[in-house]
Amino acid sequence: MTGEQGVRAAARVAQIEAIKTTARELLKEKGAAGLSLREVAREMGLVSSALYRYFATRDELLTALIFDAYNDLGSAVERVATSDEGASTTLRWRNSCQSVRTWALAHPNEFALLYGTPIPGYNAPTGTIAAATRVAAVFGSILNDDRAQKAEMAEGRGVDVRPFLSVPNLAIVMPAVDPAEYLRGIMAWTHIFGHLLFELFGHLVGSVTDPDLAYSAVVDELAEWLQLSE
Amino acid sequence: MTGEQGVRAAARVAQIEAIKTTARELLKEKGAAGLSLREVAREMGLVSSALYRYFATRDELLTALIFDAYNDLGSAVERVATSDEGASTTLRWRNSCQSVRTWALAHPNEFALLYGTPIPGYNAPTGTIAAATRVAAVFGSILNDDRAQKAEMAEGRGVDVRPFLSVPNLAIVMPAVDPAEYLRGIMAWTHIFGHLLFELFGHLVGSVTDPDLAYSAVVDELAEWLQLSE
DNA sequence: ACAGAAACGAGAGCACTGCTCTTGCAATTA
DNA sequence: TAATTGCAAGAGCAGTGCTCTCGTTTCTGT
Repeated sequence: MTGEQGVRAAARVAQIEAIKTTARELLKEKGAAGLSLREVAREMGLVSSALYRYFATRDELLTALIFDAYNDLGSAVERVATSDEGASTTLRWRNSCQSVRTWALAHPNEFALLYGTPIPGYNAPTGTIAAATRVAAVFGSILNDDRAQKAEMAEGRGVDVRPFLSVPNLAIVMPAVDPAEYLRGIMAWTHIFGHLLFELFGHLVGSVTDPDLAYSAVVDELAEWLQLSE
Repeated sequence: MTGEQGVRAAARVAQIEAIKTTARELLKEKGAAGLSLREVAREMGLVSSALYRYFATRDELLTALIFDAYNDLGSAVERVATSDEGASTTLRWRNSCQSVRTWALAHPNEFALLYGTPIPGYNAPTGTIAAATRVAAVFGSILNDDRAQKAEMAEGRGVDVRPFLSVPNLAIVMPAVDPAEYLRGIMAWTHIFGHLLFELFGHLVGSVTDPDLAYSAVVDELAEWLQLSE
């Protein structure tokens, strides 16, 4: 039987990990477009065909990197969001937003891989979808905690979002939030990522002189707009 | 001398236009990553090396497409923004935002080329920068017109943006706007594009059921947030 | 313990890519 | 008319993703 799962099985997962690691290095240097299977193999002292024992195609390797990146970013944000569990929701919002940007600046090519132009003909496998949700869930839970702490529901300005938002899905993450506020929650989320995409892709160059301060100001503005508790 | 600029010169610009046109078709089908010089040549009944008489490199062809796309989008938005010159700023905002989305949905791959992951090692030539500014200028001018119509300046909530925004640049587009409001202007702009990127790249799938209605709701919410005149 | 099966890496090869260089022909210029 | 320039074709180079075959090593069932 397979008590230790065999030498070979262990070597296999190690090899997969090694491939992903060197692929990540190449990705960090040259971006997703410049990532070449042959170069990964060369870097590892292997011949290119050997990699196909572990990843059936280049896209499959990229998918694995996407999956890991989503989880890496997700756990980073979850960590800061839960570390100051007792703090005000404004502070938790600020810290979470900063951690997303910190990660994005530290891994720009991976961030672009996650949120930039999708590779053509790529369909996210279901596992990836779950991983991708983690960050959004953190943002949702912050808003949820804020509203849960408040006696009366903050009455979301009367927008009926049922015609265009997936209320059941959103209710799972934000049960204490008035559905009328779901729109603002989504907007805050898309704003953060849109801003980071614009910053990383160079579209803010002409108008923003200090990206750090600008981002903090944006985050604060959004916190106020969401009426989070100080 | 060159009264008609010669038959050859005319043929040259026609050929350049033909190359860009067939490249745009390929781009529409396969995206920027899948655009191949050889396929463009094949499609035109040419041999690949012939294209290098007109574009020194693949990136140069892509740059030309980027330039044209910026101008195409820019003039589309300018058209609707100036067509209802007398209307309320809220209406002009709505129409302008809708025209951006309409263009993006009609040219998703070109939109991704403009605002998605940049091609690695790509540096926008100065001509492109000017073209890229056109859309942002429209948004700025709407906010500017709104504030210009109002007697008292709307007093931008006291945020000093001078440490992180390029006030001189922004003052050119929005001379009637209190600098303290520049931040909100930029945020509205990044929000629109961030939302469209998320929509096009599939990140809204789980939470948005009707993208058209959702976008309209977002646009309305932003108009209210900007306190545009009805 | 041993035979059969499965996994592995190497190597050759295919079709494709961007790009370069040379060669003959056509259009332009002096 | 003679020389120059612009053009398309073709061959070729280095690189890519991917497939297939072939010995070798490891695992598996009996």
